[in-house]
Amino acid sequence: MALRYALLGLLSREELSGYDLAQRFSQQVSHFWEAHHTQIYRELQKLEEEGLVNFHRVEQQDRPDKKMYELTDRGMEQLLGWLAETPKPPKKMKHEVLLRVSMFHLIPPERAIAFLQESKAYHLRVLEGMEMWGQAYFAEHKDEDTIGETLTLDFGMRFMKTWVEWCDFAIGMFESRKK
Amino acid sequence: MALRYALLGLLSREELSGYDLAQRFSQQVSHFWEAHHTQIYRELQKLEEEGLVNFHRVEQQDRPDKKMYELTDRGMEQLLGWLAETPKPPKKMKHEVLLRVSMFHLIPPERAIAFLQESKAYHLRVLEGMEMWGQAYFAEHKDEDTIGETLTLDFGMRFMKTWVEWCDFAIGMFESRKK
DNA sequence: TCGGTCATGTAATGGGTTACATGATTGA
DNA sequence: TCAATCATGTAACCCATTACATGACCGA
Repeated sequence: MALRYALLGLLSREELSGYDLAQRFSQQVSHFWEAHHTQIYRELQKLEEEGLVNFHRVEQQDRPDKKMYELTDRGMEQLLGWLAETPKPPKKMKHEVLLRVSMFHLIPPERAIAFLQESKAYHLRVLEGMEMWGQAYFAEHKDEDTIGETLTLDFGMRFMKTWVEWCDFAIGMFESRKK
Repeated sequence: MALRYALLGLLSREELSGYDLAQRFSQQVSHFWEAHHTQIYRELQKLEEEGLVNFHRVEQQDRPDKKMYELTDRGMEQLLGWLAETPKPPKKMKHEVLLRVSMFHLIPPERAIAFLQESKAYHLRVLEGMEMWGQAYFAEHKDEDTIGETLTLDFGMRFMKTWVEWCDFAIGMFESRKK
């Protein structure tokens, strides 16, 4: 059910095509949600059937035509209704890296260390990407209310830093074991 | 595919029933994975059909009978094979609280602050629960290799602390806006 | 000519949740 | 008497991923 509200939320700011929405999901929304384009197109169809969004076809030359979606009054109502609900306790994480870590007693420490170093490097790269995205985004949206983006990006960056610190801690534990 | 390896991993230490496995998922495994009992029972059936686990029925008085599952050699092989694979980049988070935060421009700041305070309190309670679980668990498993549990619990606790700190930061931002 | 961007989708499969079902024992 | 613990499962549904499909333009 959450994907539909993510879509309605993005549409509450501006008209967007399915393609645009998919772009958003691979950029600012990516810090806390993800969705494939296939899922987005299907959900948009449902939202349209339920009267929560409308679309109009825009013809373009040199490019495929597109469908621009906009929120209806009923869509806005539903979105605000959802926002007013008391949320259920958050889902537990499903983190495959941690799942592997939980089985580190089965592999030699050198392999565990190599694995953790790779994971650390990966998360550092993601952190860097977030910083760059943030600089570009906030420069471009200087005059708008970007509190949501500020806060979610900030959390994403804190998460990455926490991960990197934890990797160092874990590597340290395995290093001291090797001796 | 990951659930099956979580099950094989737990069975690599000891024989367990489906019920036992479900218990594990609501305790130590819960910091990084979750699974309903319905899913566990179904997956165990599949694993048995594929010859990765065996079970034998244990009759009990005063309690329902149970099926104890143990890893086969092929099961261990598959588990080690999976551990040796290079993992794909981790999935993005899906965090409903952050999804709501991303739409905070649609609600009044007082509501946002109340929401964040509740979330903070919730995560503090979870953190406390983790600390207590850790103390009990490590006291009980003093003589075993608990590096996996140590590291995954440590990450879980770091995550909770990061969340709490971020809540304070976010509340601060809204407080300064109210003026 | 190859990969990337723009733009839309269907179909099959896989994974996860919820509802339903049973039934004995134990402690509040 | 009511809820919790122990113990197992089926069925329906919902949500998400992967594979497949099309097709034009643009820059390296």
